[in-house]
Amino acid sequence: MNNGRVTSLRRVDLARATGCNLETIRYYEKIGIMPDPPRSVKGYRSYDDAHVKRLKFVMRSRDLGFSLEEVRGLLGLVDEQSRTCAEVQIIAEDHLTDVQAKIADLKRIERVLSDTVARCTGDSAPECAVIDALLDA
Amino acid sequence: MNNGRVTSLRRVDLARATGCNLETIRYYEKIGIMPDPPRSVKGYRSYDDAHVKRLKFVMRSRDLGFSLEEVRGLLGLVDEQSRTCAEVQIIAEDHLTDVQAKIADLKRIERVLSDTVARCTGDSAPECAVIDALLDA
DNA sequence: CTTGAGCCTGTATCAACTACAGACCCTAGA
DNA sequence: TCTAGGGTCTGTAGTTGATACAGGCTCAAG
Repeated sequence: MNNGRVTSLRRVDLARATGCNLETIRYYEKIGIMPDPPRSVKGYRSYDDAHVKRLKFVMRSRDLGFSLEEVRGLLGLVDEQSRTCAEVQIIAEDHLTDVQAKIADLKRIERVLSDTVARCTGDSAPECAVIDALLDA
Repeated sequence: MNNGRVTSLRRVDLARATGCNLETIRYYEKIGIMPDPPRSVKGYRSYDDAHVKRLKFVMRSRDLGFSLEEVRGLLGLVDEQSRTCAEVQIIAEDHLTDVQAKIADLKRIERVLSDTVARCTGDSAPECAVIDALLDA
């Protein structure tokens, strides 16, 4: 047995194993987020478990809203222990601050929107509280 | 007196009157959000108060997170009373739902991030709770 | 008359993908 | 052996919402 290890995955297999879009894999390779994989004689990309693991890492980071540049930074530690926990912590804290600012922004928007929509009559008249608010704010 | 009405504004004047970026005005014209303004003999764009009002409307809508396509829909009412309050209400409510979904998403992200960062040692070791979380989630 | 600010156009750039065209290849089944 | 269908490769274009720049023209104040 091989403990489920796989030695050669096609691009579509990597996509299925990770849930990543097929084309995105090629894109990540182009911008250096994923390494250039070995190729078959005919030029076909050949992936293994390490690629699966790395791509999942990237996708989880993206899911948490890290930018690709931030992901690049995070991968530094994974790749070569070249970054310390302190450095990673700074990246994550900066990102956390961004996320909190976005939440505050959206909450403000939500308040304004729901207050305004609440004043809508909802009828077929051309007067509308939303439009008025946007015109006169 | 003219009650502060202005008959001819240059592009830079419209930008200053609204806070909009100079180039964005041309962009909005290109995509049909702003009308093609009258031109001087030499081809210079000439704006008036109606343009200021419309651009402010657009900017407030964008500030509330409406997409340009949604703004286009909202402008329908302003332009010709062609839309009813009920239609506008639907656009606004759909958008509100989007905003609420984004808030929920970001709150989830915030929770994960802050929990993870809290487990950081912050020292110069290459072990890191953030990286571990991203690798093993 | 010069200087500086503004105008015009078209095009390029950004993030982060996604999609397509056109050509090639590989494998399973009839 | 042939064929169908699914997969591969490359390069390039499109998406959203702007923003920036190049190269040339114009205008008004001093």
